[in-house]
Amino acid sequence: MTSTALSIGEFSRMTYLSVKALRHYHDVGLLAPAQVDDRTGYRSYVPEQVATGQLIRRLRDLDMPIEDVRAVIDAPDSTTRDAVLAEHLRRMERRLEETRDAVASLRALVEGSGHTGVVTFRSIEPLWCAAIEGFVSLEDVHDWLLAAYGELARHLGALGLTPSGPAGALYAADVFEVEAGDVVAYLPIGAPIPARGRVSGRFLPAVDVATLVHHGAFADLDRTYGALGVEVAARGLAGTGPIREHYLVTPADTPDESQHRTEVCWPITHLP
Amino acid sequence: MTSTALSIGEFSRMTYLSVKALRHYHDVGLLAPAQVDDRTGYRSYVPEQVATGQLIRRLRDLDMPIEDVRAVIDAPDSTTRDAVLAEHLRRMERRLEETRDAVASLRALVEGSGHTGVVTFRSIEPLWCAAIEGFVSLEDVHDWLLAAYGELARHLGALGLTPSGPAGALYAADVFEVEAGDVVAYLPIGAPIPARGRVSGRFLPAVDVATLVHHGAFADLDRTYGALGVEVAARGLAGTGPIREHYLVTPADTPDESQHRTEVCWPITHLP
DNA sequence: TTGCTCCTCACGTCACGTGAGGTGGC
DNA sequence: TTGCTCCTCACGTCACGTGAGGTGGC
Repeated sequence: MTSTALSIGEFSRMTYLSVKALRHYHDVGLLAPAQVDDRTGYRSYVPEQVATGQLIRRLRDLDMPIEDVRAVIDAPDSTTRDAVLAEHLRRMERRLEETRDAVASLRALVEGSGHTGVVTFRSIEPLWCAAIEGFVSLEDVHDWLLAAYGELARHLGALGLTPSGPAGALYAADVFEVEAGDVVAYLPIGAPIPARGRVSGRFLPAVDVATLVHHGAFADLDRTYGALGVEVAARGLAGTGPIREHYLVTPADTPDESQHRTEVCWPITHLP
Repeated sequence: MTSTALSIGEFSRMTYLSVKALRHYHDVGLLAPAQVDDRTGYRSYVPEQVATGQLIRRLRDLDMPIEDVRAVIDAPDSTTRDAVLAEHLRRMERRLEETRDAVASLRALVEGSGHTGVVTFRSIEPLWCAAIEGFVSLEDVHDWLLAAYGELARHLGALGLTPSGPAGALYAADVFEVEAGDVVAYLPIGAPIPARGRVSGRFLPAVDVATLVHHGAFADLDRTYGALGVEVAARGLAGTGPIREHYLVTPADTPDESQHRTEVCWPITHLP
């Protein structure tokens, strides 16, 4: 006994997938009709495919990329499938949180709230540190730093060392200009240390910088960058090299974002 | 005194907008540099543009379309601007809710929960109704129906009439196949009524249908469509004409989705 | 001089949608 | 025969990203 043939139109109504979408899914091999007429090219589907179509619609409604949908559909067992689904749901939760942050950041901007401190010009002393370097996208940089500082702290712990100052990071201009670039996460220490894994000892030479302390969430850091950059440009001091950040008060210290402090250091050619 | 000129790279770092994005915003006239060098083509921005750039970034982070961003930027006063912003935030809230529904619907599908009733074949008696017809996208159909039933109820109220049965709607196949098409929302009444505004009296002729009552949220209606359509196709009864829904228990009756009941009526050529 | 920043095209991406122009079966 | 369903291209959409190939100023 063969299954009932369903035309593309019928199948569309049963799955709420548009006919255009169904043809596209056929093209990319996500959901091929059970049969295609040699002569007319008419597609036909079978009832067993309806549930798959309904699953695809739900996943696409949640903006899951087609390749990920394919992974769910082709999962060899329900454990694998559920893992892929759970991973996507986690990503959605994360994006939800980011959206909430973005709304808060927007509100703060249009309300004109936010702290504007005073720009200071100073030399940063040379220092030895334990560092991890990587090519990171602006989008991922927060997670990347969290992982990096964890690794650095464990490494120093194993060596019986304690950081001699706040955590810092260097950002190549490309991190902002093309939204991906070299980032160095570091914890300052007094002297060279042996490399291990991603962690290496690193010497940061002295630099002259303009600095401004950012008060509040990381999502609003651009405002401090703006104020600082404008001041530096207005004085004709714009230097080259990475931007440095010092993490003075972080989410690890307090969940109250208004208390967070990040010192932004913008390279300058010389002290004014 | 003229403002400090900022290179595209500097401006990028101060706004967290990529250089490519800034060139794109110039192309589409969303954020033109204060000056462009005739000879070299170099763009230069001024400090006064930094806050605008930061606003644009926040709005784009929230997936606001560029045309809407333009409306915010070009708003003549803060009241207008805040209205556009508030409207976008409302849309975001709605999408959040939809996402939650989609997740629930996905969970229900993979867990295989859901009610499967028994398909019934019957004739729907001809009836007179008060109706509103429109060309509606699948995405908007829920809101459209809510507004339509409100209008219909007010109209009947003004005439001193009471519906003689549950609310219903007709859906052209295109609503599913191209995600937009003719929809008719109606409230049955005993006799013709005069038209007024969008509301008109309408006669629905008798039709033979296969019906299945959907239990639960509208987001899961496709599952009932699937079960019903398969049954109809398997019996070779597929007819033409719009699909009809009868809203037996709705969110207006109870917030408990599991109690909602929607009768789906699939047109057939004849009773089996 | 080298390296750095900036420039303009042309084309790619993603997941379809839009339309033109045409066929097959009742 | 008409209308309906279905078909295949080719191109468009949206907001940029990806290169290629090249210029200008220190």
